[in-house]
Amino acid sequence: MLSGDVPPNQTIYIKNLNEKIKKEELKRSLYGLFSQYGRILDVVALKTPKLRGQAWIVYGDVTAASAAVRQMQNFPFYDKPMRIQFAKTKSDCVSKADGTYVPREKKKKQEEKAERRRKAEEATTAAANGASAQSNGGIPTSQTSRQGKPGVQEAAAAPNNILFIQNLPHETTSMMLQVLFRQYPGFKEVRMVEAKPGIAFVEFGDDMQSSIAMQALQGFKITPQNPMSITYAKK
DNA sequence: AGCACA
Repeated sequence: MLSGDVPPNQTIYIKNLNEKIKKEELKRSLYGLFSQYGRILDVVALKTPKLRGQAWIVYGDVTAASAAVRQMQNFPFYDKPMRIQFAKTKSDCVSKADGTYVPREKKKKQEEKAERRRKAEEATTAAANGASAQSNGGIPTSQTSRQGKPGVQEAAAAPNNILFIQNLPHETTSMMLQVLFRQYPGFKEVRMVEAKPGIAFVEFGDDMQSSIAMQALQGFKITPQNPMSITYAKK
């Protein structure tokens, strides 16, 4: 098997990420860049010593994940080539969706021990304080946004200096798009097709520059009903 | 190099 000997999975595992990038920015950028290959259910990135420089992107299906693994392999992201494989295990958010999720019990022994100790501590503290049970922060932070991609499932494209924009309101003019895209380095021009409202092509100097703009403007809403869908144009 | 979900 090519991608690191791991069988296909709807989640991809990325390593060799630039560790200087802050977690939130990293997740946003990954989301922007990778959502072109399909619906993303979740992006996971941790900055713990063991896990920094890595991320998981959970797709709605393996087809999207496979396209992402192939097309974005070694793509320079924050100046470092991404190494992409399929994830080794199923993501929690997938198990939760298909009902097979079991709260993680069987972890590595140390963690388990640490957790047990922590729980015990919690209990004693609570008892000492006579405090009522406090739920441990069930903060639903999963960025489960989706992106209405119109039309049929297209073959995902490889990086290209030209971007393909879809789902624009029909009133969109090239001037409007120019205002949005020219703030990113390498911007060359916007092209619209009179006969085909709702789409546009935006050209940059190179793949890197187009990717940065894509990542930044992915899902941008000109109207609330029109999150932009940005992909690389087909060669 | 490193495969998690706080």
